[in-house]
Amino acid sequence: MTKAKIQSKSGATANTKATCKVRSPCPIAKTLDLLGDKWTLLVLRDVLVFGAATYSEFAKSTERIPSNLLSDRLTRLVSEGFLEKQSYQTKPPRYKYIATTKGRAIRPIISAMKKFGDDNL
Amino acid sequence: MTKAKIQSKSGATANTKATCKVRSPCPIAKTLDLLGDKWTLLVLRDVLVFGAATYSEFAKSTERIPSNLLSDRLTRLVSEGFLEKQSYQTKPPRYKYIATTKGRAIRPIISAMKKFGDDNL
DNA sequence: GCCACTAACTTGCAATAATAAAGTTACTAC
DNA sequence: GTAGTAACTTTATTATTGCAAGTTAGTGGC
Repeated sequence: MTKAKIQSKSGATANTKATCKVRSPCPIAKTLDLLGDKWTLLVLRDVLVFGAATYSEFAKSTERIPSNLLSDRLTRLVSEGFLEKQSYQTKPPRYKYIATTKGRAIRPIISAMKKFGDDNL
Repeated sequence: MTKAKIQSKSGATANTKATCKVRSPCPIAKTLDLLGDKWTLLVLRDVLVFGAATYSEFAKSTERIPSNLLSDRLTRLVSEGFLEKQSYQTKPPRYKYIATTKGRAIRPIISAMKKFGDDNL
């Protein structure tokens, strides 16, 4: 060991917003509390539309999400039940993220956004 | 005039993000560039679902948007063609914001979010 | 005329989140 | 043992948000 810096695995970085705050009982507001930012839905798009599964596949996506935000959004999507993290290989440790039933349920939102964008932007 | 502080009408506050930046040609990403934050779609929801029209009606909404953000989002939605600002009375100056055709086009997105929220949250 | 009140905003500032760039860990292949 | 890749972290800087208070323009009461 050249550096001796074991350090806790759970060290969260700057981007760990309080996902527990509920603004209102409105289903639209509750949905926005989970997905209402610039990156979360793009990660879900990569999974559901483009078939991305690994960290590096998300990172290669055209919008170039910063690596710490990708890490944060993946962690969040897993903890909220949209994605599941699976280890598919241990000997280099490799992971893939797959959509859960709840994750696939946002597909209509993405479709609606795609149609809006195609028609109006 | 008790204070003599005319000051320019165009003084933009802190919240004036660069709405011109285009991350990618993807219609979903372009839609998120416009609507991808916690408040913009709620303002549009207030217009399209709850029939809100005036500044104070938006401000009274259950999620309690800060007034500077409401001001910023209304300005932005008007400048991007989602809403139109109409003066309906001059003698107290009063305004109402109404959805344009483009504004009404985001209705399917809101409906999809409502359904997702009702089914999953 | 003066005071209270409402609508529609602005301004200032601390707190929070986003961005960019560099660093880390755990391997494989040459 | 040097280079390279995947999957992350860390640090430092910049931008956005949230809150409180202030402003402008006008109405109604006394």
